[in-house]
Amino acid sequence: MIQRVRGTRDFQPDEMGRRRQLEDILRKISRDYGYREIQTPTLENAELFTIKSGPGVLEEMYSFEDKGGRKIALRPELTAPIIRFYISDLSNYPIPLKLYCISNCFRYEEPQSGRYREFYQYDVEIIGSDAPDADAELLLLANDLCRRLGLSDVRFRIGHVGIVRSMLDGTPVKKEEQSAFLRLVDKKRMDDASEFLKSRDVPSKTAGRIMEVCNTKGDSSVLHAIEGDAAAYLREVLRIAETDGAMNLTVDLGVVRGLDYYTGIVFEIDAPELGAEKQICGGGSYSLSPLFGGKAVPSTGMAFVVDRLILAMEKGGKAAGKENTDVFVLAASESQRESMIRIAGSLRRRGVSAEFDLMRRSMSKSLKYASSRGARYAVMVGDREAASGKVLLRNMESGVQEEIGLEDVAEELEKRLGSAI
RNA sequence: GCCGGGGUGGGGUAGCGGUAUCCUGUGGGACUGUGGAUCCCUAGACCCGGGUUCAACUCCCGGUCCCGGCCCCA
Repeated sequence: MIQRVRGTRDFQPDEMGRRRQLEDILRKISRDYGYREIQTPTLENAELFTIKSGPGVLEEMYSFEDKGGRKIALRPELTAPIIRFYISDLSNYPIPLKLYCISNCFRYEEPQSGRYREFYQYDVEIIGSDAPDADAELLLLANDLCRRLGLSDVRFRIGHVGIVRSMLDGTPVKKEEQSAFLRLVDKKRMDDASEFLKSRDVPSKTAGRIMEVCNTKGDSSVLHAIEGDAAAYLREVLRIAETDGAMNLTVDLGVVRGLDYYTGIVFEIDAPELGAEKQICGGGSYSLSPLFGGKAVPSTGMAFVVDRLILAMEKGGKAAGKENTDVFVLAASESQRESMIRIAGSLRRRGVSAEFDLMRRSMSKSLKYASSRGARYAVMVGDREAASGKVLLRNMESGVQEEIGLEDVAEELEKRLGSAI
């Protein structure tokens, strides 16, 4: 037997139905906020990702040489491809350009709970705005999304890379060393971070103040004590985001991200019930375009892991129904099969999903199958009824049956199923 | 890459150094024009490789995949 590739999944019909329902919600909310869907290739030049994240990511990507010797990678994320696309073809769109994308991504990592080698991201980007309103809108959308999905326990943690960076600017720590410090803070290695400052001859008073800020956590009031443009900007983002309802939001200035392209706010969303892989979303504002050879353009975006949203929904007890067929049509005799096919056809043309018997099975077996398919009605076409131009209509839930005109059955079912939905 | 726990029909399970139990599901039948009840029949499994042994599904080793965790998480 040939096995699945490690870390990949097959989705059975019921599961696929659930995933599609979630995607429908994602597309709906994106449209509600005025974002437009795009799609980029599964394959990209590996360079796109090594430029963004460093050569180290090659270790964690599916990459290979194609027959022309080009270095190719299966995309490990969606932001870099979107910005590449923006630079090549979308830069003349009116700004703000609001885009989203739901696609599979690939990472060569050890699979564990909520982590697969092929996974799905929902990525939202706002390109062209450097105002706090853009960052705030992402939070509004994310919060709204969690509510629509029925996720009761989600926690937003938000910071701003500029706050600590501007404090470092006044110290002997060189610009290019700042990221190394931020990486330590991001990984919560506070002792190492503190040691780092000491080793760079940062005065202990200043270093103490920096570490204090890195450990700052709480509601938006913790920002009052912090000076500078970055803190003011973050305050403004929070003010805008909270004008339309509450969100479970914590200011955590230890959320910083050590990568150079982050320019402003940075945030993460956790669903604690997911355990080790609890982060369902990460986002922030960044400047990637120049790295890829484009003009500098302010951008902010976020990416949800679709697979973890599904897990979180399931833990929250939100189950989705399976996809059923509305009507099953069967023939009681060989001579009625053509009539059966025509009835199914007229139902389908009216938008009523209908199946007919493909096995030439007995009525008993066909009804059993109809039942397993969750059909609400069965239409039975038999010689006795056909003689007077009728068919038997059976309500599969109640078992109630009635004769109904052959010509009227499709319209009647459309009416009944339409009003019941 | 590392650590721990696992792998028996499609799904869920029992079991033992002498090739396997039950439930459910599948297909057919009782049902000759009526489903989800019942009964009967049929098909269907010990992850792969090596070792120990007269004999391995069982014990040992390696691999692989799954589950969970570490590292990482763009």
